[in-house]
Amino acid sequence: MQASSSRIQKGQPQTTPTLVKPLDFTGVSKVLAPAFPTRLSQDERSNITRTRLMNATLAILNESGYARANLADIAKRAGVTRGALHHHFAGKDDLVARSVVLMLDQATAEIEHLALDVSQNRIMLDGFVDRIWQMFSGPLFMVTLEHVTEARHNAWLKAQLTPAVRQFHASLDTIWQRFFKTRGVDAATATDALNATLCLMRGMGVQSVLRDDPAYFKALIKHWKQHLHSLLDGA
Amino acid sequence: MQASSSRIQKGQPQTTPTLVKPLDFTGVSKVLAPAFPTRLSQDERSNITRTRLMNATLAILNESGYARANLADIAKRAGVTRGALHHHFAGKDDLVARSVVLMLDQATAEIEHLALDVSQNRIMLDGFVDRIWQMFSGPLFMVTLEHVTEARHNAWLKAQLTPAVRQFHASLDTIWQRFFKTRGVDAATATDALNATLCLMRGMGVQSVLRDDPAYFKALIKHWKQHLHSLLDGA
DNA sequence: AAACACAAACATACACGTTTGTATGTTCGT
DNA sequence: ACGAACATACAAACGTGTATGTTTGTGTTT
Repeated sequence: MQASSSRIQKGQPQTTPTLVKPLDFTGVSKVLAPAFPTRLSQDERSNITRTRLMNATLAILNESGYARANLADIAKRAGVTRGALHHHFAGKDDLVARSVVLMLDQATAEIEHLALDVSQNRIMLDGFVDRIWQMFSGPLFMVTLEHVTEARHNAWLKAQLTPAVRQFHASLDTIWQRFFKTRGVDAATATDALNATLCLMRGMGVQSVLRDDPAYFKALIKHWKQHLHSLLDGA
Repeated sequence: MQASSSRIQKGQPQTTPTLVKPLDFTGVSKVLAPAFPTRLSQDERSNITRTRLMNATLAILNESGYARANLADIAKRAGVTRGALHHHFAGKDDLVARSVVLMLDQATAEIEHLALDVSQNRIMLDGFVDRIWQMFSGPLFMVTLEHVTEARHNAWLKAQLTPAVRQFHASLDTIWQRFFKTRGVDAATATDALNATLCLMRGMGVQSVLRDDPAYFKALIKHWKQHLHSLLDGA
């Protein structure tokens, strides 16, 4: 159940540790919490340390980007030493890959949780679009942006992340279909609409780096919603 | 007419040298051309060297990304030494900024050249969209992508590039309006459509890094054209 | 027009900071 | 007592900037 060897191999990713608490790398420094009074098992200690390191990695990835993110800062933010970091992760690539995969998996889980609200008509298409834009205008997107640009020149990282991204998209597609299927729109058209929506959001996310203008993006979203509704009605 | 001091200051960008030939950083190595038999003036030598360096910078920026692009490789690709590089450019940031600005300015010039074809009805909206996607799926976009991610953490670079990007967009907007104005669509709606188009293309460009699927993107473009035409007709 | 001085253009060499990986030592759970 | 978890220390590589040296064009003087 636990890694048998202490020597971490880059090519053989460890099993993802069970999460202690949901990711929140947007918050402030989050330095080392006071030592637990209770005794912790080795597995517990490992999981906590790994989670801390990955959260710190995501936070610094968001703040400083891939190139500027160095192991010393990550370890300090996580409240551990570089020795501990290197004990759990083979190196920078391994750490980043596992962290981003974790983030994407959590996002996928959140999307799938949203499916409940959709099936109970607690959230409509507009609200869903808003939620997607919320994701694509926040840290999650910025981290993936950092990763994508790095992946252009890092085949290993690219290979590690591709499945997680695909799964995230698949999860979105599943929910998306519900909005259109009930209106009699065929699945292919719905998928096209989703893909266009995601590309639009991505593009807006990229532009938001250079153009800090929430009203501008709000207007774009509004127009896009109209287009989506025309698709729903005109079919 | 020429920089008076040999000491290059980062904050005081030099005057852009007159171009010797249009940029083409997509080609192969392009190592040093044989020495000219004729004697060259100092200005000519400077302009040639600067252009070579900037082309090499763009090529390597595209191939290796900002972080991996080092001055040694750039100088080697340009066929000069790091000493020459540092004589003309203050440092990496200065070199990158001037190179990308040059690229964007050239793209702007090309767009404005397209305006002629538009005014003579030699190119229609569909063709224009194709041309934009061509730009956003090629090296030009990848270089800007590298720059944008870097700009998130590099205020100076961000400040240097913003005007050029704005000018590029303004140039696109000018042409774009012609397609819609003649159909009686108001300028605001047309601009919104352009912005959405550009965001979509940007998002597709980003996705193309992880998903190599030309047919997929072709289909997206096709659907988008339909939407644009519905805007033209339904107004 | 030839000789000169001067500055720009270009090349070479060094020195510094940064970051990563490894190797070794210590604590803690089992 | 044994190994995992964690900490400390070291070494090597890499890239940038700077300092210094050499060549080449240019404007000036005679």
